[in-house]
Amino acid sequence: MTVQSKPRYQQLKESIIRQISNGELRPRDRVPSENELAGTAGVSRMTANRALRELNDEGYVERIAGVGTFVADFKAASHVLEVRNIADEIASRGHRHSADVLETGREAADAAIAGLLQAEEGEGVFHIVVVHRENESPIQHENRYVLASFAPDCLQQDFSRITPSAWLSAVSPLQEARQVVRAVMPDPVVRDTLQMNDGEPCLMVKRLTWARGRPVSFARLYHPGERFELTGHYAPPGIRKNRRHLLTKV
Amino acid sequence: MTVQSKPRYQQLKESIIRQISNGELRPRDRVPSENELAGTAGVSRMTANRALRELNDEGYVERIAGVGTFVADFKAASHVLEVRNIADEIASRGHRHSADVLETGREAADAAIAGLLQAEEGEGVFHIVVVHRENESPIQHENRYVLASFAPDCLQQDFSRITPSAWLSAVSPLQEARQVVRAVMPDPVVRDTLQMNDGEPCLMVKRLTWARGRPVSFARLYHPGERFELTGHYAPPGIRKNRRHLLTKV
DNA sequence: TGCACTAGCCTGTATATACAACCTGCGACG
DNA sequence: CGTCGCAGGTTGTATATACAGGCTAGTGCA
Repeated sequence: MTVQSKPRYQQLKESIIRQISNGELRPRDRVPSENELAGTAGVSRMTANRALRELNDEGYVERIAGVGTFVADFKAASHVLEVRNIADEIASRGHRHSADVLETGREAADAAIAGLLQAEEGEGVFHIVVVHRENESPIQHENRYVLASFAPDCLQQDFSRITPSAWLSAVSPLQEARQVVRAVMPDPVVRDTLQMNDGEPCLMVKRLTWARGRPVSFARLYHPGERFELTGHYAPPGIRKNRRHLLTKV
Repeated sequence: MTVQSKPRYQQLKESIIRQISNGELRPRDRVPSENELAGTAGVSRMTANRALRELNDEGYVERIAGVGTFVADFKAASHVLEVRNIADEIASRGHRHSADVLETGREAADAAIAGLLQAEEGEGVFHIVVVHRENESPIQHENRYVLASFAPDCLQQDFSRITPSAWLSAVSPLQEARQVVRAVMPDPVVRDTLQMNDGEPCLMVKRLTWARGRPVSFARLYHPGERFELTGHYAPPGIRKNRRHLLTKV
């Protein structure tokens, strides 16, 4: 019996989510069809349909009538995360993104970083500092720590071409994020890097992201107050969101 | 025929949403049961079930097994809006909220406000300025305009007891919100009101809210940078959110 | 070779049916 | 008079079945 009081469609969903988050099913992979699931899981097609339909509503998978069900591409997973990649944001404004890597290296986590990442003090972390520009104008100073064990080949990446955030979500789908937004005065280094005026405040975002069930990266993002704003749009669901078409062709 | 290619469960949902947003169904009202809907709408119970289940997932209604389906109380509608009332936020930190009304009155909308509210220039708007305190410490300077035709009895309210935002959503469920967050330096009036230090930046939120299908209120919210932060938490759905129990007893 | 068509799979929806679990109110029983 | 239990309504889930419509690959015909 195993006293699984959970409904079967829910068990099915969780099983598929598990396969996605541990990498058995990777973005754009095909998910078994309703009939296959019905057969292997021993449920009716309607139950499999409900599981897959809800996974679709929640953004985990993308369904195409007549074709099949595919793991959603989490790279642009604004649906699940509502946290957009700065490069995408700039691109969506029709502008050009560029980035300079100011610093990369491996460090031992100090107490503060270890605490945030739920790691031991002294554990290896990569430290990356990147400045992002929108049409040559610096718009974000990114100061990021990444758990070394999560992404060992981190330092081989060219973060002037792919943003750390986009690369991280390509390594493993990001599951969760916490962020805090504050208005602060920048320290001189950040101020100069962002070419800010004296007395101009910064919008600072501190963001901690989870993957594979644990925090894997922490970032402080500084933006010049006069050239940057965070926008939010809250609409009731139900009127189907325009979902980006993530899958080009399988 | 009316060429309604929309699925019937979707038509049902939209019909109920319409009844909620035009006031036919008010918060805590009972929504017809699945069997009643099946009868009146001429669909099967499963179809009615899907409509009500999705409305529940989307936060429009609250369902209680064995009892019935009820229109959700939008007053605390953080689910739909993700925009929390400052008083609730303070209360959830276990602190005490108080507010002082600095200014109330009726004005003719200038071009800027009229444009934002999609109204004619010169149309009547209420102008409210309130400062909110958390444990006596001023934490938000709210500068709000409300379309007079939306809420004629606006000036009768005591906004030191109920926040304008909470009152507005009690008048009519808020449907949509757009907000922009920026870091700015406060003007002297705001700085003094918020008892801020010289050179301390503000976190400014500009928020435009919709109800009954149109923008009804615009607010500029200033917060002291050193004493305020906006937090966000993005988790994948599917693991059911802890829905506040909105209905005490019917 | 090239094109049209179709078989076959897929999702999307709709229905009837069934049973479980939950809640309320009422009536019977002590 | 109080309390237990049950009847009946409600949601929640599961299944079998059916049909519509989208998409693809491959067959077969010109």
